[in-house]
Amino acid sequence: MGAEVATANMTASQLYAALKRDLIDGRFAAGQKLAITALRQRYGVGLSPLREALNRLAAYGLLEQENQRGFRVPALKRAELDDIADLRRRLEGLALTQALQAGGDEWEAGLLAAFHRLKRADGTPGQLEHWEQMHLQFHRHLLEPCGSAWLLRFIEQLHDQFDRYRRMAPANDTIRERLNVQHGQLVELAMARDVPAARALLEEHIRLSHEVARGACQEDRTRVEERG
Amino acid sequence: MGAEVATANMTASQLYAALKRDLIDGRFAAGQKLAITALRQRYGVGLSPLREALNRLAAYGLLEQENQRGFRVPALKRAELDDIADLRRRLEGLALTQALQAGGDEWEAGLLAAFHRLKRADGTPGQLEHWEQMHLQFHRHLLEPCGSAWLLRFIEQLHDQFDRYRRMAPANDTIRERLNVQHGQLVELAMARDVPAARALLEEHIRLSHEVARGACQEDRTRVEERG
DNA sequence: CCATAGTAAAAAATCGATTTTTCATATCAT
DNA sequence: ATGATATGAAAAATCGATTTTTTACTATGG
Repeated sequence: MGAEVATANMTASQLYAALKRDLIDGRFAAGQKLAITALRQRYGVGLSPLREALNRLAAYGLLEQENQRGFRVPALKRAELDDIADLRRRLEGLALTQALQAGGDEWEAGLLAAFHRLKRADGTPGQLEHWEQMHLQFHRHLLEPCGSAWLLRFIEQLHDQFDRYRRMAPANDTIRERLNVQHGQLVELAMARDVPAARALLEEHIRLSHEVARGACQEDRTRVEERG
Repeated sequence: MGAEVATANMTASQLYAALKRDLIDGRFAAGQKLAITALRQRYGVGLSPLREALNRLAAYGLLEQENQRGFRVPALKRAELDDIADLRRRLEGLALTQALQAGGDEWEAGLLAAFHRLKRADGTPGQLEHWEQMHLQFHRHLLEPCGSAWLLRFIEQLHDQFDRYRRMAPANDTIRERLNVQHGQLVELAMARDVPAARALLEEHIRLSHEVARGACQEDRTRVEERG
């Protein structure tokens, strides 16, 4: 497992953020049980703040809490990924429609800026984590003005779940290039306020990401290996 | 505040359930800061399990966690209720469509049973909490076979949020009677697999509940008092 | 008189130790 | 030999005490 033994003290929310990042990034094996004592050392924190962070993550859906048996990283299940991707498509479709109607000039400016940062971050090796950040921020900004805080909350939650699969999946440069192109097209259609086209493209974008993310599932990997 | 000082020990999940129930039931004033020491006594538990439950509830959205300033009951805001109700309508609409396509014989049987229990529970004074349970179970059962665990999860979360408003609102017997009638009509349309009609009715049902729940918001109450 | 810095009280967060529960291994009876 | 039960080790959950942070109050200077 990771070698990062943080000696410096962290605040509670920093601990939560670090754990969340490591979970989405797949730094703990799916299905694995978390050893609390080991985590305590890894993050250099006491028991109480650690357990509180784990409880929050369990409520968020990034951990499973078993009766008196500690915390477990959820398994990566093909059926659940399909559910997550399907719902993402529908919810982000809703949000985009509203965002295109509500977004103002300031939003357009921010969208261009976010897209620019995303493009710059792409293709730079060793900067993967930075690209992930820019990518998340781009998609977040796109839907931001939709007007529903709860819808955005659920979309974010699904996005985090989805990323757990996507980051685990083997890279696919062909699809990745297509996805990158779509980001630019999304910006154009958003600026043009072309609701049906933008929505169709966003749904296609998620479908394509879904295709990549499937590579993270046990079932699919086995199937691929059997073929090869 | 409540007089219930539980002497018997509770498990962690019982404590979570009790706190959640009390929050949805409005037993803590909206906007109020929770005094941890008082809660410790009220539920008869130690600090650690209590804080863990509060953290979970904050992640769920039934509490707000401020930096190093403890936990606060979220205020009841008109705009947020509108958001919650609007999203409920859309998400439950989606789920119902799928549920009507997927639900089998066993589901139909269960739906009739749930409706029967709901009817029996109605109008019995002093059994309000029991009616609330049956009501929740009825709506849950209606959407159950929709096939998306995440959609059901979000719907449940929104339902809990919505109920915090509805239970706080003054009773309205006229509307309540109409809502009760709609439950029966929903069962009929569901059994007939009439997707468009069932969906329209469910959305109307939520719209009507929304009207009731609005009575919980400060702004609306003031407006009513000014008129009277 | 108002603003600001200092101080004491209160509350929240964290820690280390203790208790309880689970898990794995070995023993015994059938 | 197999299955059930007991026992010890390990892990999780809980507790009480300590430390840190916030808040309310007071005094002091402008």
